[in-house]
Amino acid sequence: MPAPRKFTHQQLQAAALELIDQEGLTGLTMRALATRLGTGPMTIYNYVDGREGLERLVTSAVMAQAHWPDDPSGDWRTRVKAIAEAIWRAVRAHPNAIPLILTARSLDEDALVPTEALLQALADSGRSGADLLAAFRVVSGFIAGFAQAELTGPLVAGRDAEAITARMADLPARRFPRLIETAHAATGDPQAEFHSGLKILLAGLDASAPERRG
Amino acid sequence: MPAPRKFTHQQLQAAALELIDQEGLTGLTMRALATRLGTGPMTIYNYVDGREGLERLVTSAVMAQAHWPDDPSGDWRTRVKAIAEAIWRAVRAHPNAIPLILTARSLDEDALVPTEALLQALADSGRSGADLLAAFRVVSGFIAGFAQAELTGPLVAGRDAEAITARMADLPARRFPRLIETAHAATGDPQAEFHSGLKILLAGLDASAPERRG
DNA sequence: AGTTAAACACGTACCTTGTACGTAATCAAG
DNA sequence: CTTGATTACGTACAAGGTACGTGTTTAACT
Repeated sequence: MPAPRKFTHQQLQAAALELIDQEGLTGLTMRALATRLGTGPMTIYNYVDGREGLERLVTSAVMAQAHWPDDPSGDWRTRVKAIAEAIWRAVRAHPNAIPLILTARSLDEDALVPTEALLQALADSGRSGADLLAAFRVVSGFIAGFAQAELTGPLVAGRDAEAITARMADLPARRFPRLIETAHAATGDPQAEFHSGLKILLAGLDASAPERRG
Repeated sequence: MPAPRKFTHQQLQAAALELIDQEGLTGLTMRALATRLGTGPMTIYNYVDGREGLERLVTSAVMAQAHWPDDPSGDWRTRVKAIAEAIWRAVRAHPNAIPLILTARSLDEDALVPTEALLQALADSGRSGADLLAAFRVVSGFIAGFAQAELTGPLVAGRDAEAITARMADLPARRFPRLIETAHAATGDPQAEFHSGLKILLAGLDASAPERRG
């Protein structure tokens, strides 16, 4: 009894991501997306539960692009690192979508695969229950927060870096010496910064792992 | 030659935060804010550079509420912990504003005070340059990401917790065992979770501190 | 083959929001 | 009192989300 669907979810996801990549988050509009798909605005509502649903769809699309060499028998540290890097890579491939990923909760199975893998790897460090949850929040919060801070924090590396660093130089040097000093260090590549951060994090996970204590 | 200003920035900030706290982020509207202040919509534009400027103002208001016992002579670990907790408390006092805080960059001096303090404390661990930046990003990213994940991540403690946990139980248990298992651990108080996370982080900062190596 | 019911496509129209523009009101200095 | 600059704010427009209604497609049934 159904009529054939004109589009697939993947088509919507691809079109939405293209819009976001090209025109920024404000470019993602029901109307714009519909136009890009060659249909009317209301058609989108047959595939998605309003604007919020669309945002969840985009989040899923990004998270689903996280791929890593899966080796369940390897060391948990190596695996946590691999998964974290994979998520970070996926997120960073669509910087304009980051606010969405931080904000829109997706319970899509695709989006939960990396989450489950991260939990599993952390569990292999001997954690469970509340300890496991804390460790998970540290890693996932770090990834999301790091990716976003790199774009809109006070210490920036990307585009606009000069403008912002210049405005930081206008701050009273007596009150903000470290900020002014560190602003110049933010010119390196984000990949290296992420690795340094992840290293600190893994050191902490290792030092406080139950596996280690017993 | 000027005409007297009808409002102060603090009045705007207070009114905006009340709106956000009471009606959520979508409740923050130029019109709603103006009405609350008893004036016309366009008056706001005399105090703020459009919608973006308003968001920056809110971000500053929240960050400026971070207070902690300042003891420059104390151990850097203790100080990092105190500052991180203070920021987290300030952020958590207005959960609806968190997406804004993550997204809107503020170069306001008020908003940069906690940042400078955190940088200073981390610098006292012997770090500088890129190392210092990495450490800073880890901590600040963790705070922001943690606060947000607690609200919109797949593992949730607050309101809607039952509904979401229930939907997680519908996931295929074979593919998402850890997720389902951990969903029940997310019922504890966020304060404790944050402490656990921060502990892991500090262990990592300590283990990889240059101060420690020489 | 014709009928039917359910699902889908999508045009129209309304409400809300951000904000450009224009005008009136307010004050300090001359 | 006039002047000049600044602020207050009403009006109006453009853009976006989406409720509603209508037409269309398809598979099953008669």
